[in-house]
Amino acid sequence: MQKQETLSKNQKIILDLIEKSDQPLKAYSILFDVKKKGINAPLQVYRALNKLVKIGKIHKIESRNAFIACKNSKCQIAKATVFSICESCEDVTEIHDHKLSEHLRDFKDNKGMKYNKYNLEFFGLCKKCV
Amino acid sequence: MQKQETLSKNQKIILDLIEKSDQPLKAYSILFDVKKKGINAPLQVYRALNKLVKIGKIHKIESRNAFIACKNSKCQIAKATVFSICESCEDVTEIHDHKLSEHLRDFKDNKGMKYNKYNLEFFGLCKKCV
DNA sequence: AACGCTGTGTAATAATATAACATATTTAAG
DNA sequence: CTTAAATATGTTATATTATTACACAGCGTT
Repeated sequence: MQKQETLSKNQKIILDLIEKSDQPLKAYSILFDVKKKGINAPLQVYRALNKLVKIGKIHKIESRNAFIACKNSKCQIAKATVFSICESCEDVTEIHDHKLSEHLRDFKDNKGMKYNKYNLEFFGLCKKCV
Repeated sequence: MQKQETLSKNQKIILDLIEKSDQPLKAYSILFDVKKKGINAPLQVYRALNKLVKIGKIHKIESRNAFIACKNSKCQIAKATVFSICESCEDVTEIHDHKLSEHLRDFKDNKGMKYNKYNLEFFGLCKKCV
């Protein structure tokens, strides 16, 4: 509840837009939409996106190169994300499953790696598309 | 042990290259390397990559836009992949963890989605980079 | 006032990926 | 054994995604 206030102008504009969409937005579609607000160049969009990802306000759907707002207030830092993706309609939903999170958080491999982050994407068909 | 034989010329060339590398390769670096073998255009590379992904011979590391050979002979279809990625040296390792796989395979969300595929990427620092 | 940090604006360009078209090769069916 | 369907090839052009490089502005600290 403190970082929210310190967002810059461009960051606010872009976060607003993403939060209004319940589906992931692509960087250049964001750029198109915010041109009327005076944001003219890809880099302005990417800079804001990178910051918003870093502070956990949005997540990147890696397999789709798209960005979605984080609805979970606890999710201050983008370190543990799980999504379901419908391969037909491309609907994306963020998943918060306690048991699954526990398992992923506690996962240890045999390489001695220290994990600070993970991203999991499930693919399939949603109810409408089955 | 049957699909191996039916790979086309370009597919074989590109699979060979990827299998010789223990780390993920990017499409345009592959293109550069196979130019001496008569593959001249990005599309020729992407077509082969897509096919190899589809039959499970290679996997795409989504967060890196790179492709790595699948070392697991059982992994005939690219439907369940787990990787660890070092954020410092970019070393990537495919993980096969029975308990984890079980959990992911059995995961059910409350949206009634039918999953046929997932991709999980863990990020952190490998032993060398800690 | 000088510094470090974060952000802005702009132009250029790099890196990743696909569309569209013409043709060839392989496979399976009649 | 030939026709049709499916898969693969080669090429050109272009779309999409993302970063480099440079100049400067605002703000809080020391």
